[in-house]
Amino acid sequence: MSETTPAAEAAAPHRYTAALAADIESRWQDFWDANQTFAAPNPTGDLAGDGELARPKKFIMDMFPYPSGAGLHVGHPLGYIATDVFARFQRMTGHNVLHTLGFDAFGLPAEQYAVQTGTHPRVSTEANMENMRRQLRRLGLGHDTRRSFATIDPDYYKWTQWIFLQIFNSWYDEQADRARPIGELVEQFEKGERDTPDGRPWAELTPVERDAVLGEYRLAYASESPVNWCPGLGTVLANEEVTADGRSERGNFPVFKAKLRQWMMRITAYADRLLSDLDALDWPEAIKLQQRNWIGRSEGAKVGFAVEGHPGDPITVFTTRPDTLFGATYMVLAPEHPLVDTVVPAAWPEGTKDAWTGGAATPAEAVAEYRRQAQAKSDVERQTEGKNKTGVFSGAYAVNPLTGTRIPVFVADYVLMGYGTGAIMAVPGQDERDWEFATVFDLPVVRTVRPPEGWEGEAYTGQGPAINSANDEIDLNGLEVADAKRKVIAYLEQRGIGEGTINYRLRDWLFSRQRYWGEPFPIVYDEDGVAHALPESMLPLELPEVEDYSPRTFEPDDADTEPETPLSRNAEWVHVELDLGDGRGVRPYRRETNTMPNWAGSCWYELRYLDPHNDRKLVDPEIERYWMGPREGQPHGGVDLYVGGAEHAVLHLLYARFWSKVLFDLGHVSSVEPFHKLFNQGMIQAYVYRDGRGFPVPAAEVEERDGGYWYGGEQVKRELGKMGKSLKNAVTPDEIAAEYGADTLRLYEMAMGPLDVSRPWDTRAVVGQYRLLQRLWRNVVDETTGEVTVTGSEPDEDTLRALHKAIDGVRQDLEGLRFNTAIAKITELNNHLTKAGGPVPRSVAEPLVLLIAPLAPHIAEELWRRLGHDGSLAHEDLPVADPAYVVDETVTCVVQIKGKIKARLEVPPTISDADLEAQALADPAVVAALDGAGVRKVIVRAPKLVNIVPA
RNA sequence: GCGGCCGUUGCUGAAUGGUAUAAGCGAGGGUUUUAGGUGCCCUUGGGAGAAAUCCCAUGUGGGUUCGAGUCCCACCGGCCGCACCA
Repeated sequence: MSETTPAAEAAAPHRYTAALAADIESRWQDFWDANQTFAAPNPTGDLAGDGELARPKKFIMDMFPYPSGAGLHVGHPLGYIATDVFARFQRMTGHNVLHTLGFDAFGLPAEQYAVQTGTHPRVSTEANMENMRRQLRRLGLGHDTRRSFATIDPDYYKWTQWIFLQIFNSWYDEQADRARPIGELVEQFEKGERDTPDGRPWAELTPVERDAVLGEYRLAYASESPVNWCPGLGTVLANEEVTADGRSERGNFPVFKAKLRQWMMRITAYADRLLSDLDALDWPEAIKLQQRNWIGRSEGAKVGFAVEGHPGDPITVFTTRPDTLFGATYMVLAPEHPLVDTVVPAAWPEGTKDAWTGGAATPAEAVAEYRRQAQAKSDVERQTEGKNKTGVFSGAYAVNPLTGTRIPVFVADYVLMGYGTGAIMAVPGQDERDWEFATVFDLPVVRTVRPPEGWEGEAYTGQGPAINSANDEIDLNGLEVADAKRKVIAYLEQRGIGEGTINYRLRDWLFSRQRYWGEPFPIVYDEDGVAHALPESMLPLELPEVEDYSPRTFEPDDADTEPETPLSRNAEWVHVELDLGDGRGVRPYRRETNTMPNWAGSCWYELRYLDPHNDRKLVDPEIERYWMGPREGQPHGGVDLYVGGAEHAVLHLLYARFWSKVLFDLGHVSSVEPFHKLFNQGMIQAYVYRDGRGFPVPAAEVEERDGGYWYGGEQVKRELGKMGKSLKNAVTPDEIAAEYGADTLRLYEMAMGPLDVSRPWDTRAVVGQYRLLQRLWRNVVDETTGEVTVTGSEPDEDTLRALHKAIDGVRQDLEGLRFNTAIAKITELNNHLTKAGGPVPRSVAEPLVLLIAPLAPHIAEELWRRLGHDGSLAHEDLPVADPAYVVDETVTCVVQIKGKIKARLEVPPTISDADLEAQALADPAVVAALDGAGVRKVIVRAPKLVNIVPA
């Protein structure tokens, strides 16, 4: 497209062409490298600068990329270009800017590739990183390369393991509302300040017993609990990695509930702080909302229901509607609830309905059969069977504590063991699910909230006065829901039946995976099976070389299987003799063979950017305070700008926040939150063209004509989708850079629209930004001679105003990440200069070059150099607008009558309201339009608008 | 089902409650060129008119306001998140 023929070259040998752009770009990229232009000095340590750090800091980050083997398409660098533009802008407005990029390099794809090809994951991963570095370098990103690293570097994962041990060796002190070292808890047990579970003195507990007690407190703990087991992947998954329809997010395999011993992180201890600290963060509301929903705080009450014949074993339920307690007509236990075994009687009680028994001879058989069915169902099946309520009567009766009524206890899988207490009181009158269940099993309904007049629905979940809610001691009737809740909770607490409480949807984070390509746990087990932390001196614990990288996988549908880790097959590595330095001497140990999940490495990488070579400390406290510490407007501290996709709304962002808080509690960092300002960039979409069979055809070869799209003589259908190789519509940054240069690509991506909105890629439109750069070039350099054409003359008034308006607008737009409108304003200024013709005054050309520098840095550097400056403009000051020229000499004032424009006046911008009103009323067009009607009111917004309201 | 976001031109998109449609693409015309392409210049929401100018238009229908693309309500369409969470 942009190829120049010999003739054109002869006519304009110094035109800005793709070839010239390529030359300029590679020269400046080399210059920046050689001069370490983007090295950001630290206050101390090996990256400290020469002098004091006088400039304010900006820490700008992109979300950690995974080095994919497929290479980048033009959608990938969108965020990297945006942060680079912003970082360059900040650098030119007096900031010490830290911006770099590392790699989140552990992960499933490299491992799967290794399984297929036998290539070590490190080899393929490093090759991929090399390729990605090359692609990104071509874009001219101004990164501090000294600070780059990958999570697979042992130097890095040493500290990932170290943080794990910090978490393992701490507990959450509810009183102090913070994490504390586990040693302080042991001390409390030793001194008798805290009772052991069975009341025996600490000294009398065996090591195994002590380990079990501490396991209940540790923030990282191994537990035998229901987890998401995915046989198809051969690994267990975190709740966040399982989709709503019960399949693995990666690979889309069925996921089953299985009880397995796994490492967990007690993130639930931080639920409240993760929720409340969101308020002071500068994040998109949508993301805050997603986190709030995921944490799922709900206020309610715990209420104990006595079970007939089992005075010592009340069923405790959690309810958000304690006001409806009078309407609880039955109860439900989750199939996994431990009390199910306890309460089931030997025989069906008198009067048991046939429908309740599931056709079994005894309650025990009925419950066993129901549990078997529930367990064999994958979550998919539970979902697809939808809202059809199933369940079985347990044979037991409980007593409603307010009405004294006997109510049957059911077992049903619509109650989940993982939420609340795993047991509910069922109030069909006020809960749709309970209503459905009550209908299926023919259970009574008592309404305790009066539905509105004419209510024809079933369960009524809205507001209204309480009814049917009184006994000898308490009367809720007539109270609105909130008042009734308060009153009943007070009563329950006073009677010792229940208490007000807060519940969270958030569960503890499943932290182990049965994979090879991840961080090994720095944990060994002794002969009693007690877990011990490796001492810091033994870190990093490096991944051993293995023959076989894959975990054992199974038939995806075979729930009755158990994980087998790749590391467990490596006996020499697993079984070791070590002196842990705990005074017990050299002993045999067995290593933990799980590895950490992919999220571990990205939970703290922002800290490593600060002090990337530190091998003595996680991060130097002075350096951490300088870049991350709390300050005016950022009460929790954190990164100044964090840009990435919205898909990490809960997973990565929640985990990273959690680790930050633990590290803060333990005194390792001064920031409570990792990311102060979060910005989600939109996706670059692309058209997908499909033939008659629905298969994608190469998008680049589709022709548009007669209002349709054609590929090889066949009409094809167009739809908007993702960009990717499989859809045959990928466009790479390499090909666009080759065609037009990297500066054009950068400008185009930034000009396409607002950064946070998704929009389709249109290769045809790229040329618009190329033309902008060509005109810019031509405004400074003569295309024929290559001479710089700027003059020393003074610009005219119009040009000065155009310049200063552009400066003013561009500064504001860049500050607000509105790159598209910043480019539009630069384009307007440049078009103004082009249209004016003739040589451009130096006093206009130089600020223009500086203005575009953050967006198109290579051409700006080159023009700056040709304009006679030494070195790079990366640290020059961005021009500041002169307010005198930001306003026009005269402005057009519109005169409206009832909001309709009737006249326009040219007035000075400083005109007073009174003068403007007088002029407007005197205008002939206005007089004519008023046609003698009186004036009721005049609204004057000098100098732009007058609105007259006739009588 | 619940919650959130968004509907402006042929397309991507501008517009602190105050002149709707900036900038780019595409399209049409002109110019340079032997020619194509590139570059440069002009036009480009709809309707009426010779023109000045006027009328209509921001998914649909209401409302608030001197004035609404912008705020409120309902509906239609699209995107995203959650989903038996007691």
